[in-house]
Amino acid sequence: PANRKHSKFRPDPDVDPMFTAHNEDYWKSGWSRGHMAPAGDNKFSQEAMNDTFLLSNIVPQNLDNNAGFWNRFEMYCRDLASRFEDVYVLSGPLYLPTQDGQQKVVKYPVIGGSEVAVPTHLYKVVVAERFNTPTSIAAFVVPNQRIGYQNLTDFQVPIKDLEKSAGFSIYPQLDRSKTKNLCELDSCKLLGKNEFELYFIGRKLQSARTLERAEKVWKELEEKNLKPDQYLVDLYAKKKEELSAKPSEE
DNA sequence: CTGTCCCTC
DNA sequence: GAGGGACAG
Repeated sequence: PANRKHSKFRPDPDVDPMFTAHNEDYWKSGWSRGHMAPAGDNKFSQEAMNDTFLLSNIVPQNLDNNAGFWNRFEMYCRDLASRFEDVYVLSGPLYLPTQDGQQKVVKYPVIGGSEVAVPTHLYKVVVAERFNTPTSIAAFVVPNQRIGYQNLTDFQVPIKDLEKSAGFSIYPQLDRSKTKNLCELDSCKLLGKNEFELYFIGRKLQSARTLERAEKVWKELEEKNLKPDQYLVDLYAKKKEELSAKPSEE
């Protein structure tokens, strides 16, 4: 499977140099580089994953949002793909107006020499299809800031509202009168705090190269008062054996 | 999983 | 510069 450690963020060579973003724009900007098409959706091919790191697929995103709520949102979409025949996900940035005295204004920061626009919100439209059931669809608009463990449905909006905000039609060929609300069919429930933290502690354990690192990751459990499941207990035991057997592998 | 930062080559 | 590991949510 593809590994994101082999991918690098880089300007998209197909974008005119006059318009492309650069990595330097993000450095010390206070904003992280957030994928629209997720790297994790492209593990089937290193080349495909590398393409998701092109800066044309990236927007300045709040780091906590990126690693937290948005991350869990993307995990939910991947999980949908295992339970439905076909899943389509459309993601992108929004620059929404805010009230400023008597009038509304659109205001957003720009970062770096390229003046990369920082979106106020991000959207996702999720379409899920399964044989013998109506196509289900839902749209979400999420502020580009730390969200925490709120419900995904808190951010659901009518498709029409999103179309108006975004300025284009979404799946215009789809007869919307024949579709269902995805969140009524499938709950739209994201991973909870415990399951989520256990998940990425598992990922860190797997990537640990030294016994010290593995032990340190394991201590995160106690510090956060998390109870490991059997999978994690077994993984830690296996990792400890593996890493103590050969302390310095060349 | 999502990232940043820093070190070595 | 490129690649890799440590680190954090």
